[in-house]
Amino acid sequence: MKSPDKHRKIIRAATKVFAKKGFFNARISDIAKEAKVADGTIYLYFNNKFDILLSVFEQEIGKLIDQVNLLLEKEENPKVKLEIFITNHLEEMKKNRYLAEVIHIELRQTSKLIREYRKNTFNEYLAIIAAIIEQGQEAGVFQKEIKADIAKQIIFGALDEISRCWHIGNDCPYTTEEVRLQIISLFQAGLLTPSA
Amino acid sequence: MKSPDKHRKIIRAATKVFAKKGFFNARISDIAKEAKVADGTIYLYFNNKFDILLSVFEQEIGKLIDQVNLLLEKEENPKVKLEIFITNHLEEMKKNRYLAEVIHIELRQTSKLIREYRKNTFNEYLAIIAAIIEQGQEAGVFQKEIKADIAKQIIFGALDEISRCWHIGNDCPYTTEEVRLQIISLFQAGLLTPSA
Amino acid sequence: MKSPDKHRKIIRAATKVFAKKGFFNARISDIAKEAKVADGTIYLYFNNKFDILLSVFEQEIGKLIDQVNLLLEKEENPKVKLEIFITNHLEEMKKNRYLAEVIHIELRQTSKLIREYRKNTFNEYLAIIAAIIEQGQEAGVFQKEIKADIAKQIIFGALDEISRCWHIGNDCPYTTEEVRLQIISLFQAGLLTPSA
Amino acid sequence: MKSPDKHRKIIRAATKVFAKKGFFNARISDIAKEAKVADGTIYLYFNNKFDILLSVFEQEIGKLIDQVNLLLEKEENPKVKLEIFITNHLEEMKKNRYLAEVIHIELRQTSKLIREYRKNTFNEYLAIIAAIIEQGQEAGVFQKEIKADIAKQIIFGALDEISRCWHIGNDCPYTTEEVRLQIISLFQAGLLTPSA
DNA sequence: GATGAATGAGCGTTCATTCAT
DNA sequence: GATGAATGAACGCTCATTCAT
Repeated sequence: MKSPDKHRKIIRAATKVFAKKGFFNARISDIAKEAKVADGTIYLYFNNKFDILLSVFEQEIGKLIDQVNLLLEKEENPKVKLEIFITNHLEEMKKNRYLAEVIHIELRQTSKLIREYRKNTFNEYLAIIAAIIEQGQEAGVFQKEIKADIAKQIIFGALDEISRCWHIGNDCPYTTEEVRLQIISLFQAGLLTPSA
Repeated sequence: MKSPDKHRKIIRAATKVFAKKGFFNARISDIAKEAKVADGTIYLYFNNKFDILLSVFEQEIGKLIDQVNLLLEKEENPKVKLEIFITNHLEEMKKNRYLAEVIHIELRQTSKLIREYRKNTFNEYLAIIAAIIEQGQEAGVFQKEIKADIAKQIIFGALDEISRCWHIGNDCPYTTEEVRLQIISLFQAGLLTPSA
Repeated sequence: MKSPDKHRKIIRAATKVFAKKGFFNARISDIAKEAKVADGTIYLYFNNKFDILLSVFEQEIGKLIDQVNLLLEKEENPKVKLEIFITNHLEEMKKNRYLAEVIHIELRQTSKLIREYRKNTFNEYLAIIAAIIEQGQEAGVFQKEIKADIAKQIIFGALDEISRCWHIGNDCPYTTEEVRLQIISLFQAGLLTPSA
Repeated sequence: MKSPDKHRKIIRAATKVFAKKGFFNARISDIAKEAKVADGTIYLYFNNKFDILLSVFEQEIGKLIDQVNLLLEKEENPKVKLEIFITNHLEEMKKNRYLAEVIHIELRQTSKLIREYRKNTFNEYLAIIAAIIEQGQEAGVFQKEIKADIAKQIIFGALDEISRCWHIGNDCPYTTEEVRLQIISLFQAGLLTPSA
């Protein structure tokens, strides 16, 4: 039977290679070499190159979901929960350069397949934000006019742009902490001064 | 003399083809056919495929910059200016599907060249947001703690995620107006209820 | 493991195709078809088209060197040795039409790469002539005023022009034997009549 | 009417470009630029790229023929005439690098057209050598056993190899004078010592 | 006659995928 | 199951040649 170990090895290798070169510039043989298997072996575990990309997402974003859910389940306060989500996402992106790049680059490769895929695992991740917001609205701490489904996109977009900026080069010399405070400040208190 | 008209025709064709297929899946001959010129003609106007991509950006984002600057120059109030920027960006993205997709997809093709390029015209566009925020801070309407350079990324990321969502499919059934209000509300007033 | 057999098949096919069409007019797919392999297979064995040309030389001229050395080692008399070299070269060129054409045509494709290459295997072949001459000079049978390094070029040039003439068409209706005698006569006894 | 001046300018430019890059690597636009005419203009004077090559030969070798005939007509002694031919060829090749390279490289581009062409002007040049030898045989200074048609090839081949060697690089540090003496010595007196 | 922009056929090379071992 | 040599379709780009001006 196909070894789950080898499956994992290939996923890990692919994550690294896709992050380094982007999906289109990555070669199956790059992944095979990184995973220390033969090119042909990859096709015992995946249908095609694109299928590897999907699996990388499934795997990596699944891990993100589990991780943040674990952190959130101990907390009740929606305001704090949102902070936890934001902080965790930023920290993970800062730490896991590969995942970050895969999200930035590959999430945008317009493709029917990706589009359909996004309705699955990735949207589950975004749904966490929406759930927090809805809970906050029910608790009366978040404004009721905010639509959770729009807000989740806005917040994810903001977080994602920051993490891309980090991985591009020298224009974003801000620390996680600094950015975290700015984002939380912007989204929770807004731009306007209290008197305005 | 090489006709500027043909240059424009190719740019327009490329914008369309890149938007439809993505940079890597777009074929030079697709662009040539769309522009109704011979394949070789494209190389009279551009050095290579990537150069076309850069030119599409330069051209299209340049237009965006000019347009929004025109709208902004009549206005003094920073709060309104930010609304204008946000509204204009959303409207343009909703209207100009090709530009939107090119930004979503191609801006993320990890590539030294794009990265370098982004420091030019594209960053000029983002700098408009930063300038508005700084002006607002000087005028005392925006919180002084906000760092304009971080905020510009956050705001752009939010806007861009929304426009991507629009072009992906059926998950984002919100109108421009609705989204505009949500974004302005989130960024200006924040999530928290006044009493919180 | 890449089969040495296939390597040889491609070399042989390339020799034939280069001879027939010349390097620049030869198509990779011509070689592939002649070798009965796929186009891509060629690139498992060679880096690029030019590399094939170099390998054809290395291979074919290496064989020439081995062959003539084998013939020469049984002989001591420098005068006879020179005759052996000349005779062997002429016979090989007459017999191996492909090698002859490859030498004629491709050796002259002005190119840095070929030029550098010629300092290796090909010059080894020419060095055999020089060695014979030097040995003859030491033995007192060849004139001491002759510079072996110049003479080797002169002799090779003469032989090569003859073999080219053979392969061009109908202007050179001479037999190997006839030409052999003329060349040996010219180089050994000279043009002048004894009384002159 | 087509200007003969422009025709000459293009020939001269082509000689230079072919010599520098070789026929196949030379671009029509290189020649056009060198000749300071438009690409299309070349096609008013020549049928195609290959036709330019033929014309370069016709022109350049024609000049060689005229020049050497001029030198020869003042001389009667066949031995001296052969020396004059050899010396003139070597000097011209040393001086006119472009012509030399065109002969080396382009004369060998196997091609029906070139082959046919060689029966014309180029063979006229070689025929001069044959004529000298025949005249020498009649005068009793050259050996009667030598076949002039073979000898002309041998002598040209030797001269041509020397000139190629000069233009290749650093392996041929011999002066025209040195080489001239060696060639004349080899062809006139032979290799063998008088006692041998 | 002169121009040079336009053409488009053509080729070297790549690489996802297959399959014999 | 694992391998990696073999495949061949596909594409970016070049450049000799044409032709409208």
